[in-house]
Amino acid sequence: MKYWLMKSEPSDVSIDYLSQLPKQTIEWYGVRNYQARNFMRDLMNDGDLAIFWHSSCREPGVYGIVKVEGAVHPDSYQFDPGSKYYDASSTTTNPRWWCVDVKLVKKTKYISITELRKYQELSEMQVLKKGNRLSITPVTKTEWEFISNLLQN
DNA sequence: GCCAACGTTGGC
DNA sequence: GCCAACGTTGGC
Repeated sequence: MKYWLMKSEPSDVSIDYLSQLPKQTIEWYGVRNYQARNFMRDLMNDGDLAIFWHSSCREPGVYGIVKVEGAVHPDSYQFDPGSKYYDASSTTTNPRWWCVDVKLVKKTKYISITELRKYQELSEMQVLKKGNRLSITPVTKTEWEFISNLLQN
């Protein structure tokens, strides 16, 4: 099993929105970056765990834990001409954008990006690095366990 | 709202 | 295949 961090803009999909969905499960639509797509398409597996992160907001940071549910599939929004994620050059026979579904495992206490930056143990964490823009990044087992401990305190 | 960082586009 | 221009991301 692998560990990930997945960013979401709370004005789009927030942790509270996710927790109010009937199955607390959502398609991780809208990723239009090849590296992030490849993580989902090629490396994610059913049962992988991810940190749910709010970005582009007043209080960026950790808000919960989610789990990958089922298999990777084409992002449905790429075929919807009314969506801002529509991609006219993608076809159903050869889709360009892929994604997974994630299910909420639990809402956690909030840990701010400012706090996370204080820990030497997390100094190599992708999301904390200068210039980081990737919306999906791998998290090491060590980082995962360190953050799990923070969440228990 | 600023702006550094970085990905993508497209002319050559 | 280089690289300048452009667009987007996202913390602050």
